[in-house]
Amino acid sequence: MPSARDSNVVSIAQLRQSCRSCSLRDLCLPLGLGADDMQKLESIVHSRGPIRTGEHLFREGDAFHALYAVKSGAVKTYTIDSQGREHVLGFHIAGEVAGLDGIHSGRNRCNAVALQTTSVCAVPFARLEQVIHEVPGLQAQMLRIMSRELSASAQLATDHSAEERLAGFLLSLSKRYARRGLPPNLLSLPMPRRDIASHLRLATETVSRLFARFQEDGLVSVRRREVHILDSEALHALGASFLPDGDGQRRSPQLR
Amino acid sequence: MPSARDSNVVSIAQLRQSCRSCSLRDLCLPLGLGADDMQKLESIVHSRGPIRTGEHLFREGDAFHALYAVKSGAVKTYTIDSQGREHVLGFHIAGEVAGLDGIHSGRNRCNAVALQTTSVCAVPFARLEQVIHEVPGLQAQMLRIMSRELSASAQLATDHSAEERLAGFLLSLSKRYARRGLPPNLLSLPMPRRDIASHLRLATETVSRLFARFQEDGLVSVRRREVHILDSEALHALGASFLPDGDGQRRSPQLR
DNA sequence: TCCCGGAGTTGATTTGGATCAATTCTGGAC
DNA sequence: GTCCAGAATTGATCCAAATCAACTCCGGGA
Repeated sequence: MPSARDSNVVSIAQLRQSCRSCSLRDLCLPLGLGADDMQKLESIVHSRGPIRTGEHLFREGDAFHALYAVKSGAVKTYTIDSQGREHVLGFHIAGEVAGLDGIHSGRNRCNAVALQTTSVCAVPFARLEQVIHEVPGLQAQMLRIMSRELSASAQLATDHSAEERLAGFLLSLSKRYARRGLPPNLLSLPMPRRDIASHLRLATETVSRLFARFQEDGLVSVRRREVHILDSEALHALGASFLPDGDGQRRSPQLR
Repeated sequence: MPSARDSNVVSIAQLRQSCRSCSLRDLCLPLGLGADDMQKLESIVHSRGPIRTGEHLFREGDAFHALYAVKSGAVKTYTIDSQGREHVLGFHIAGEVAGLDGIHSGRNRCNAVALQTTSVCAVPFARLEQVIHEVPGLQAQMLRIMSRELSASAQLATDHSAEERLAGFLLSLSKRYARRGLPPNLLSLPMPRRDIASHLRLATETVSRLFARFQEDGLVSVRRREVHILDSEALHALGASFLPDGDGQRRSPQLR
């Protein structure tokens, strides 16, 4: 049976583009690598795009063979449970890597679909493992990336109110936008309400109502998928308990 | 201020025990290593125990410097949020590794405390990184372990009913007990109800009521922290949607 | 231009699980 | 053994968020 995976396999490697010239090199796998190490990495990476809205990068249960670094656009990962319900696991924007959870079982543990026109770097894992072995900086970066994902995911698994979750979500997105040089107060959400809701374990209506309330309270101004953060201070007050403490720096150098 | 960490630093390396003779070598970091590679690993690992109930392995915000592989006993990891509420992130039994989420920030992202008398292997991370570089099998195993944690954590972050969550939790524990050779139908829970509840984002009372209901329905027999699984089939029917599909094998080889 | 269908909002109602409130166990400490 | 404090259970009540139900708002296609 020709699975959805074919489109991946075939169109990979159409335009090979250098990691060196990639605007994301400071966010992505090559972070901190020297020129020669970077060359080893880029020799295995396949640039792939554009992927249109709704197209899948991979599907749950597929044999795992590559990681995907998002270069532009946005990707959503999700699972379908035994009752047929969709659960959104996360969103990946430029500079972020999807597919890490497939490593241990050799099969993808979730589906990944483009939320908008997207381009990615496909990194064949078997070859990545070889290169990692030759490039200690890359090994460290892989562990860091996985550890960061782990922190984020653990945080998401905690128990918080709807309000805390949405506030935290907006702040987390804001920070990630800022990391790649976008204005942190002007979020252009790539996903519909339904996906935000599923990700935060809320109903679509609840998300909608919270946006309305945040707007009333002057925290944000929302028009469709354009969100202006007006009072990030106040948003922090709501979302702080849900937001992991970004880079491990304490905000106030806590005594005792 | 003499931090709680001192006890770690001082008492590490009191009895150095070989990975080779460790009954957990097939579950733990050395999985699949040859004798010489294993020797490199065991040269950096420090056995440490016994750690008494309530003693901490590490604390949130501490400088991250080691991973901890549990040899016996059980460990709980948790965070305290800005409102002072505790959130249980997970439980680690023999053969499982705690502390992975501290890698990326260089600080521990959670607290780890012994739920019963426990012994662990402390693995200094800086040295582990060197050894990983020399031992490709260890590199692969590290990535697998982190990927597995990631899957588990993502699963936990999904939206399911209280019933599904508790059923899934029991089955997951059962499977982990089985992995280390314990009878999968006779669970001796190392943690109080309160911790199960926090981990599953439920109230203690809800967990208690669910145990009562599962018992009424003949799924389990519960006495305090002893849980007999009587009908794992039925438990699966409840918890399947919450339970990640263990090793990536599909139960029924799904057509199309 | 006018549909049309999905996305989003808003209101009414319901409910799963939390919270509040007593008890009842039970494993140590003495 | 007796006591006691924490753990667990059980019952009554409450509430945050889900669900149900219209309705509005677009954006894109003919």
